[in-house]
Amino acid sequence: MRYNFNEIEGKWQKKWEDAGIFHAQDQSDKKKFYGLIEFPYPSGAGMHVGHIKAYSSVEVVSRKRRMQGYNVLFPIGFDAFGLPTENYAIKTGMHPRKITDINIKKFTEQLKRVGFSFDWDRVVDTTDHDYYKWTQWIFLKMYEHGLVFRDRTLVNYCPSCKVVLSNEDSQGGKCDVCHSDVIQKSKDVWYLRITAYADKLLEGLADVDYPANVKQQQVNWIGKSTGAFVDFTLDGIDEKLEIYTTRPDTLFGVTFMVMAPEHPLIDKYADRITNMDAVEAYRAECAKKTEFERTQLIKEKTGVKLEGVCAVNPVNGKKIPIYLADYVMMGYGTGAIMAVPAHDQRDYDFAKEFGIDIIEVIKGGDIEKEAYTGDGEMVNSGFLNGYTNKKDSIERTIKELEKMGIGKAGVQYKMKDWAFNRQRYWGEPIPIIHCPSCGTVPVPYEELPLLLPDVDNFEPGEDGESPLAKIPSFVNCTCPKCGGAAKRETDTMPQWAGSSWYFLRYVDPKNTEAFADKAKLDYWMPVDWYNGGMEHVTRHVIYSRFWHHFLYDLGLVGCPEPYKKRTIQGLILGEDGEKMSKSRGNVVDPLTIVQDFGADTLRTYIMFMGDYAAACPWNDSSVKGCKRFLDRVAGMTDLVCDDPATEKLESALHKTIKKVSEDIEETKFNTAIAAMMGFINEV
RNA sequence: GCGGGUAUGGCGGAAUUGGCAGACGCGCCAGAUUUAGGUUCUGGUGGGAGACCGUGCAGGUUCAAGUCCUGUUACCCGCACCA
Repeated sequence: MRYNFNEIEGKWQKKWEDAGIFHAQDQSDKKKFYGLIEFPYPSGAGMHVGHIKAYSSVEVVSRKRRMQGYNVLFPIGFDAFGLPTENYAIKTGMHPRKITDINIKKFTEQLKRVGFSFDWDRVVDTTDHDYYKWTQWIFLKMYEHGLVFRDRTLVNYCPSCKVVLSNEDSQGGKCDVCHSDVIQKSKDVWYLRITAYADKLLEGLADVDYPANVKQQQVNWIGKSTGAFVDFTLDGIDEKLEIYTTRPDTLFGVTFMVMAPEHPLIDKYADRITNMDAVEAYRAECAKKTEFERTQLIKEKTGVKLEGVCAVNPVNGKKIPIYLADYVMMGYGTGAIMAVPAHDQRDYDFAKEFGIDIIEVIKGGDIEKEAYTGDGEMVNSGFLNGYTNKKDSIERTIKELEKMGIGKAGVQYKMKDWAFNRQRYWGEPIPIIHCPSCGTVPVPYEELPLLLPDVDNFEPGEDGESPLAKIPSFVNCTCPKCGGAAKRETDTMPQWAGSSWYFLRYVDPKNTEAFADKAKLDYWMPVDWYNGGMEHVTRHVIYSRFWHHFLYDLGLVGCPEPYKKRTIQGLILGEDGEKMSKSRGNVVDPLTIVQDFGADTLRTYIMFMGDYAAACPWNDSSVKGCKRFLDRVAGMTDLVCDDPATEKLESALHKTIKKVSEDIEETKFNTAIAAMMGFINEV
């Protein structure tokens, strides 16, 4: 029997809405369940089949929990600030506010048509000033606690989007938004000190249920290493050259030093360096390279020797040359290294290229051929001679360095502080005032929200200034501290700001006194189940964990980790097995499937197509199989209701219930559906 | 280079702790219904005429291996001159 899905789905969706059965109760004796999906960016293109897959897992679990008697919070909202809307505004002249409203309306209709059981009373919109008031408020709290700072450094910059990017936004040397090559540019940047939370972010992973590869990827991204800082001296000058190393035990094998081309000590001693022309030429050459080009030249070592200055190895007094080379980065460690060619392959390659001595200090390899990084007996190493255990020799070295007052144990992270300002219009204004006499002054809390002003032209300035800089009424203000004339910060926050705490606002979305009521937070948090994409593991998930840990330290939330369990959905590929994209023409529109087969068929098929976490190609003709299954179920309602079940059937039924119940908890939706199909076949 | 993962019919994919490989679905074949096509229903469907052979490849452990061990190849994802 074919059922009229339009009629049935429409009827029940209306009943659900009228009865408000998906509204979470803030006061309840029931056990709570907080299910969360990554709220969508409301793009003009509308929903993608990927959205359906991403939401369906927690949708299924939420419906199961409701049937199990839980008080369920399964909210939805819109992460609506960001570049695509702004670029569309530039192209069309339409205001981003208007575009956003239209797109949110479209998404809302589509989400409802697919039948998700969201609590539509708690919708948040990150671009709503009642919402971003609290984004700004948390930012100011971070400022108050020393987690916001301004620095002029080399940063990732997208020449096409004309914005500064964070490290997370420029993975692989490509802009996250437009995929252009990222360049390095010296700019004044507001940073969030996320590295101050690196250890907490690492330790917190022990207490959460994330897939192993997700945890591993975060561990790698944070990239903690332990080692030592050591002061070398410049020969004949009262100046220290500090380095970071993970192998202080190889100190006696140091035969040269390398500084990053941007190292500040070079300018400081420019008058002593006799080949400054060559040095400047090399620095100019490096500055031209993009991140991409630098990684392509991975094997070729280039550099220039500093003439006129040299360093002294503090443990044996030997004079050693200093080189400038771009294989050392200013952004990691101290921007300078001690080079041990015998036991580090990069230093080895450089030494071979430049004809520098190679001194073996650990036996066991063949340094004629390559660097030896394994363990072995220490030789040529003064107080370390005879040591055979790496850990012991490192400990001993650090002890000696401390005794001499020239070094100490230290840690480093690959993760960098979060470059937080964007030279764009459609974002949260950064609530900071620049006062000529007081310096940077935070906007007082009571003046929040600092509203985003209207402008006519959303185009960023050629000089890399935000469109807000063109509005005198916004820029010019008085300093809250001294009352003198001052200027507002005109940059806005990055896309990731609003999404770093949205799950807290769902708990209490209309609160005007706080971002959320503490008692409600204590009831609902942490999120019990958060599903999303792999692409957010080293972006949104890291960022939001950081914000949440910070709020926990302030006593504003009751648990350090926001997400108890995280699951990942795999990509839905096009029918050709390639990633869906407009240019390939292999995109499937979910609303077309809803129209032709019904929302239930769409949802069933997406959950049935394969391993939930794996990438899987779409197949149009397979959709029919799920439609047949639902038709058959619809056709047998009389049978199931009226006939007394045989013993055999009853047994099959209970096996199916057990299988489905268990599979849902393990995101094995495909086998859960297969079990139900099998059961129907037996009836 | 580092880290993570994958490899099973024509296709998507199933197979707790090792225990009848290929559940379920698509596709395909045959039949029924239909004026016909489509829909729907029923049966069949890894390969081979067969004994048998079959989970990327080569070994190994075991009464028993898709599953465990050693080696190897291909592909995918993430990071990457991180000191």
